[in-house]
Amino acid sequence: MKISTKGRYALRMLVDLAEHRDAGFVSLKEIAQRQEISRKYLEQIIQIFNKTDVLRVNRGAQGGYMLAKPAAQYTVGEILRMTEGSLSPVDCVDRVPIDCPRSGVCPTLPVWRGLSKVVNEYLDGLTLQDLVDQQHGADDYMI
Amino acid sequence: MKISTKGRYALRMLVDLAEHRDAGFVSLKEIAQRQEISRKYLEQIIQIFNKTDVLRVNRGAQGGYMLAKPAAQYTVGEILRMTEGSLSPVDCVDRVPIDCPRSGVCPTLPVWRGLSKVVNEYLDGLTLQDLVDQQHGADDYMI
DNA sequence: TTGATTTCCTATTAAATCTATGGTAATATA
DNA sequence: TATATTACCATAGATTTAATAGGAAATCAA
Repeated sequence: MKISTKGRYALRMLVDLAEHRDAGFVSLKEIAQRQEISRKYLEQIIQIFNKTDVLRVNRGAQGGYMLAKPAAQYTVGEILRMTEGSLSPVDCVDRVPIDCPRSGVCPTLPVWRGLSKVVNEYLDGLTLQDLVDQQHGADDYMI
Repeated sequence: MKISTKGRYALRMLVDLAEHRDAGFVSLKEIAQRQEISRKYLEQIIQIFNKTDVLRVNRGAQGGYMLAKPAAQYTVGEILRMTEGSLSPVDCVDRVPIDCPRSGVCPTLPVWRGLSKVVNEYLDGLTLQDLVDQQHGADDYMI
């Protein structure tokens, strides 16, 4: 029941980009230094967002990444779903219709459905901007 | 962000034991057949509960397991915490005081704290008895 | 006491996931 | 154009998880 390093690092990268949106394109070298994460690993992770409208990219010297949209338009939920594949606690709840032959008699299925709902709703209620704001002031606003 | 097979199978075993509490000791052979899970794998998983007050055990012929307490006294949360180790989405929120040198400036920490709270509270609100009841009637009571 | 049953213990294999590394292509600047 | 910088791509090694397997110890019943 852990969020993988892929998801955790991706989120930290995007928050970093949100915090430095004024600075134009930000290189992974800078992010890796600030976040103390291997640049090479970040390179792999950020590819997840490549053919999407999440980031703008520039290659070459002075290149880097920047958020394509304002930070308030990214929810933590959507970012983590992109990196983790899905946020549901078991695979079977993602398939509609459910193809498991036991689904009709499975007493645990409603648990996983309920948990999935609770998790997704919580994370969809938070945006990158929320995280940035909370970092720069505003105590205990999140929990 | 998945519950491991260990946790899923453990929960199904305990629900099975809850459903058959009248029948006295229930062997893993029976549970494995009903649940369509390898008996050998169940053997390993159920050991997690061995030196606890969760189960009563009898070895040998006609032996097996039974719940030590009424099903209403087990929450899904406590069962899954025993099998998964912890239900928090990242390790760092389990350590008090937090030993990560970045915790003071980590914008994602509040997310993980909040998510951990939401997950644990949801799962602690469900008991084995709830799952049994819901299975034998009472539609849509859980979600 | 014998045989069947069942839990208990340990080792091994297979698969998936996580992390690190080396090299290639593109771009800006001097 | 030359050089430094940076994103991009593919692969390899390490770790964790999932599942299988063999056999020892305990217990019941005939």
